[in-house]
This record gives sequence, C-alpha cells and structure tokens, in this order.
Amino acid sequence: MKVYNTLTRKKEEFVPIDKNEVKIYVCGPTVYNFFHIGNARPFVVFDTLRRYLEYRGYNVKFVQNFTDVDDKIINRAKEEGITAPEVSEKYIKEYFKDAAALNVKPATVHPRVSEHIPEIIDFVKTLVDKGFAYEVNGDVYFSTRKFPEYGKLSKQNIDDLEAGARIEVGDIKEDPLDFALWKARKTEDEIAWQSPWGTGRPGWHIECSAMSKKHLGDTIDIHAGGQDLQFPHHENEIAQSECCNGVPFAKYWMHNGYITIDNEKMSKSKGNFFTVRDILKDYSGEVMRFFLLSGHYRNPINFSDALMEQAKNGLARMQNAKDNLEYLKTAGALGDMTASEIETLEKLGEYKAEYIEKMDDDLNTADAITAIFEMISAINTETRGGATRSFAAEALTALTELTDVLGLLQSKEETDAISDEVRALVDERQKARAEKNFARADEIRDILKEKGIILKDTPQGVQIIKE
RNA sequence: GGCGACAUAGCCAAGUGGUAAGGCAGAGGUCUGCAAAACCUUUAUUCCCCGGUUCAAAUCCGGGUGUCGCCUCCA
Repeated sequence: MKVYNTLTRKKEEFVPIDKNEVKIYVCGPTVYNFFHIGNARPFVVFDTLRRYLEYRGYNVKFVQNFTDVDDKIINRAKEEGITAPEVSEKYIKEYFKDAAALNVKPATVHPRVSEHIPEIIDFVKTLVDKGFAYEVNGDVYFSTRKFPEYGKLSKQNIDDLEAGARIEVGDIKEDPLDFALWKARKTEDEIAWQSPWGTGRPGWHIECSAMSKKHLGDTIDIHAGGQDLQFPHHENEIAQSECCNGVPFAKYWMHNGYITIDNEKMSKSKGNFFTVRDILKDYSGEVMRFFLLSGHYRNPINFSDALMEQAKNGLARMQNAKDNLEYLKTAGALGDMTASEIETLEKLGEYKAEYIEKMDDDLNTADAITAIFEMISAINTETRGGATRSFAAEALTALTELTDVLGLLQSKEETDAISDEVRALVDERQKARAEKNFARADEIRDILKEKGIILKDTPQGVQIIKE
C-alpha cells in the first residue's frame, strides 16, 4: 500500500516498523460538545484506513485520545454550572453514540489527558532537564529555537514564522514561537494538578506526545489528523517528542482535507456549524459516512443538503443490491450455478482486485466505491431475471467483503425476523392480488409502509424489506 | 508578507503522457395490475484561460485568472 506522507510530500510505500503490529495515533476530540461534521471526517477516514489495514492482514493498534482538560471544557462547565470532569464525561459518552452511528469502531485505546498527568509531567521534566524547555512563573515553555528541525512538517521557515508571529502584550516567553507545555493555575476553581512547577495543567500539544509515547512507544507508524493540525499542533508534537526521545516520532503523517459549507470554512461565528447529532435527524450515519468517503480524503469536501441527497440515493443503490441478494439467497432457484453466473462471479473477482488496487493507492475510496458500483452493475444484470441461491450467496459474500471494509451497509437489521402479523398481511395481500382486488392490495402495502416495511413484487415472489 | 491546496458534464467525483471511470439528477424505453427495484439507450470532440514541450497533454513546463485553507483555539 502507498500512503501520502505529509512529511515528504510524496506517496510512499507503507512499510510498518514492526511487521506484526501497525501503530496509529489519531488526534481525537476535545470533549466539550457534540462533535461536528468536520470532526467526523478524520474519524471516518482513519477508521477506514484501520479497517483496510486489518483487511490486508495487519494487526493494528489504533489510539485516539480524548482531550478532557482544556479551556473550552472549563468554560462550558461554568456555563452549565457543573464540573469540568462532568462535562467531559458527558461528551465522551455522546462521542461513542455518534461514532457508532457513523460505524466508526472504538479505538484499541482511547486515552484521556486527565488519566495521564504523571506521564505528562515526566515528559515535561525530561524536556526541562535536557534544556529544551524553561519555567517562568509556574508556566513551562518549549524553546522552539532549540530544535533545529522545527518546521519540517509544515515546511515553514522558522524565521518566516517568527516574522508572522503575534507578539502578545506582556508575553513572558523568551521567543514568540515558544509554546506552553505546562500552564500554572490562574483561578482557584480551575482544574489543576501538583507538579514540580507548582499547581497547574498540561498545555495542549504535550498531551498527544505523552499519550502516544505511553501507548505506542517512542516511534510510531502513522500519526494522523486534520489538515489544520499540521501547524502548529503536529509540528509541536514532533519537536517535543523528538527532543524528549531522541528518535523520530512518526514514520508517516497523514492529513485529511477540510469540510466547507457553501465553500466556506465551517465556524461557529459564521453560524454554519453542523453537529453530527443534528445531521442524524435528517440522514443516517451511514449516508454521512458514504458522503465522506465519496471523495478523496485529502481533497476539500463541501457539505450541503443537495450533496447529502445525492449520497443518500447513491447509498440506496448499494443497499438495494444487497437486499436483493439477501432475498434471492432464500427465494432464488435451487441447483447448480449457470455458466453465465460462473462467468459473472469471475468478473466480480476482477472488480475486487480493482478495489484493492485503488485502496492501496493512498486510500482512494472514491475509486474503490466505483469498483463496488461496477460489481453491483454486474450482479444486477446477472440477477435481473432471477438467480440461483448459490450465486446469490456467493455474490453477497463478494459484495459485503468490500462494503464492510468501508464500513458501509452495516447497520440494517436482518430481514429474517418478520412477525406473524406482517406475514399474515402479506399473505392477505397476495390473495387480494390474485383476486384482482388491487385497492385492498395497495392498502396493505401502505399500512406496512407506515411500519417501515417495504414490499416489492418480484418474479420470485414478494420481497419484504425493513427500512 | 510566508506556506499550501484546488479548478473535469446540471450536480458530486476519479483519472498525473496514449485519446474522458463511476455516482446523483434529467430524457426515452423494457419489465410490472400499479408501485418499487432492476435492465437498456441517452447526457463533456473535451477537462478555467493563454503560450510551450511532445508523434501524442485533462495530465509535463511557463505565464495568467478564480476559489479556498494554514500562519491565532480549531478536524
């Protein structure tokens, strides 16, 4: 597999450091609110990366943190009149709900900042001892100039950065580019821990470095996150980790592109801000996931209602194909596959190869989806006038193998559990149809539709689908 | 000011030297009691513009134009 490495700005062959275990760290959410569609992109994209690597036989250790110590959480706690831990606890729970809706699997480890304070303090101490950091009034800052490679990820020249840096009034830092590793407590009600530099809490960037080290070791395979994290967050992580550990931090850096609303960046101040929780009222998580995977992960993607409608319809084509095969698996013809079916099955193998080739090319999910649609066309054409049960079963396996890796077509209930009541109505409708009492037949179809049950009359009989 | 991304049909989108994938929407048809689904046909002589390289360019080079992002918390 090839992945685009931000560090080198090139697609590189992916070779894990330890061939038995791929180590991936993804920057997770700050848990002060429901997460939004922009947050959802890296969750979905890198969950797909993980699924694909697992599909290719790798054992993946996937770490995604929760930032549960942060100004935004403290502010939120004040607003709601509860404690900061209560806020983060609440939104961690909500994270798992929305992630599940998006078919994002839980990480191997979901470390929390609040549970890694000793590790963070040790990390900062090492940096101070090695002379990469200094303390001022209970704050500890990283000395950016001490790391000669600073800027290697974002390809920025340190002097240019210096020129553009904002110099705040009364800044106590030795250099404007220095950033906080540890922040002294300012007010009594702020959450804080004891440290060699007094009471305080960790800075933002240090958390990821410390948690990555704890759970994955000094050098990891892939560090991933949103494009905006490239600078300064990831640049700072590299500086901290490489100065502390003396070895490269991550072999590959992967960054996903932005989501825009009407071609503008989503932001609270513009009021064009959509949480996944809100979107779920109109579209399923799977539609959102399909939408997010329908373009290449490094390209920007625009979010709108019209685009979600397109995604919904596209996904429905996929779902129909699966539903039809599931139906034919039990309603299709008995006996051996036909020559044509055997030939089609071979073709499905070719589409699978195409799918793998595209996913191998820096996770080209757009082309992988194309391969799935080509597979579906071949299946639909073959099964147009019916199919053998064995072909339906084989085709279903071939199709779901590919959709599973993308985390699609997962959430639908199995259609086998159909109640006697429904069964009776279907039978009554069939009788009505035979008697040409179409008014009653249509009425029953409408009654069932209200209950989320769709009937399709096929040459093989009535296909019953639960929405 | 520094760094970077993008521009392909009505919409979305892949394609980085060999003659424009795929999806959505639209039109016509087949099947059907009607639906639904599906199938068939149809929708870019052309890839923002201008030059250049080449037998050959959406793809490479030069120059424009436009849109967006990072440099400040942010996926």
